[in-house]
Amino acid sequence: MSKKVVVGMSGGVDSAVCAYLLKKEGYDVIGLTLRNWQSSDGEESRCCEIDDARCIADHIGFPFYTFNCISEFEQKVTKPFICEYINGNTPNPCIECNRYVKWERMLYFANIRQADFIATGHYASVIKLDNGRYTVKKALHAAKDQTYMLYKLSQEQLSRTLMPLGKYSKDEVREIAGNAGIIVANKPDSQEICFVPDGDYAGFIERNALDFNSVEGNFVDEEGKILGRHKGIIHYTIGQRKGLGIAFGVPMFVKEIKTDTNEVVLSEDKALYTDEIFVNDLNFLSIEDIKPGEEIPARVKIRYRHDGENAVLTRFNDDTLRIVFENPVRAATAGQSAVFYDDNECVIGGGKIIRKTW
RNA sequence: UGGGCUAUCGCCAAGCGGUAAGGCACAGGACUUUGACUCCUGCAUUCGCUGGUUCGAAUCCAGCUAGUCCAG
Repeated sequence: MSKKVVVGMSGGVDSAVCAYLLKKEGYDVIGLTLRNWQSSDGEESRCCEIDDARCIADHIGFPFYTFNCISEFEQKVTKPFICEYINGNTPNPCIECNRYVKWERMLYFANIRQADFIATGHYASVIKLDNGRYTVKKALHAAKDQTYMLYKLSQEQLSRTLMPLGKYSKDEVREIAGNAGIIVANKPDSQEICFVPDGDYAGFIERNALDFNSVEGNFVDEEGKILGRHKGIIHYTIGQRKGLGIAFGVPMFVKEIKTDTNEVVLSEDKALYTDEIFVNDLNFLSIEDIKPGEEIPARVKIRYRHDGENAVLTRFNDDTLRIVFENPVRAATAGQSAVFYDDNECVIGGGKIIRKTW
């Protein structure tokens, strides 16, 4: 009897081809779209375009279901997202969503349907290592690699996950979709935060955060001299240049966000570099842990779009790692994740950046 | 109130008689399953105002206005 797999369908081309490939391989495919978010005016998240997903399922020929996760999404993604910004940090909502909503709910559904696996259209590969652990390996075509967003997944989750697209390029995926007559073959890639379709995340926070009002404050330089007024801390992130509205003759960037004084520190680009960061909220994939005294070499990405920088990881305390980079990295940002890779481009683990110095 | 200096895009700033550089800011686009960064494009028919000289002025002259410094 063929293996049963629940495929997460976003309505986009990637998950459609994922389902198509698995079906062709002989899997017993069930399509599932999670309904994650709905605004007050009824608009839904672009992570869950149900009509497109259903059409694809009909076209390829497998049963299709939807699952309401609006409450989970709000608890695990939207609310923390808002809190992080209010605290002066810059979150990665997709990472939280993957572990606590997508994988959590898809496996829940898979168990109900007695499916063996779940599958997604991420550009990455799930690998089982000789040490018995599961990890994700960078996609063959690095340009689309999505392992950064997947480091938080648990061993249990990964052990039951299929990602057939790790070996394909985006062009190949579109070609497969086109040849298979899938209607969304030429649909644009998704982008920006799925629950903020207009890209105005600050506006989203102001509309959705209860008892919160943006408080204006001062832009200051590194010595504390007042340079101008800012619109409220949530509008800024480390390394940001645009939207400051102040002209100095040279480009200025956000260097630091001070929640205690409600100040935003501005500096020139060269002041943005650091060769040391600390991370917590850790999750390990290819290894079980980093013990005190151990020094783990790794390539570390400090944001989704980052080539990565060579570094050494050491245990700093019970829940914190210290990362020292070979070359300084630009604009390490609290709230963003640092993801560690080994020489085989497999994810060692990752954590959230909390600060640059101790 | 005398004397000097300065007035060019939102900010800074080239220009010195030949038909308005550049930087910053801003806007739009590209890139992007996070926020950023980056890249591309756009951005003064006009040079405080009014006259004058000249084939031709932001550039020279006069007056006015505003700011600024020194003297009181």
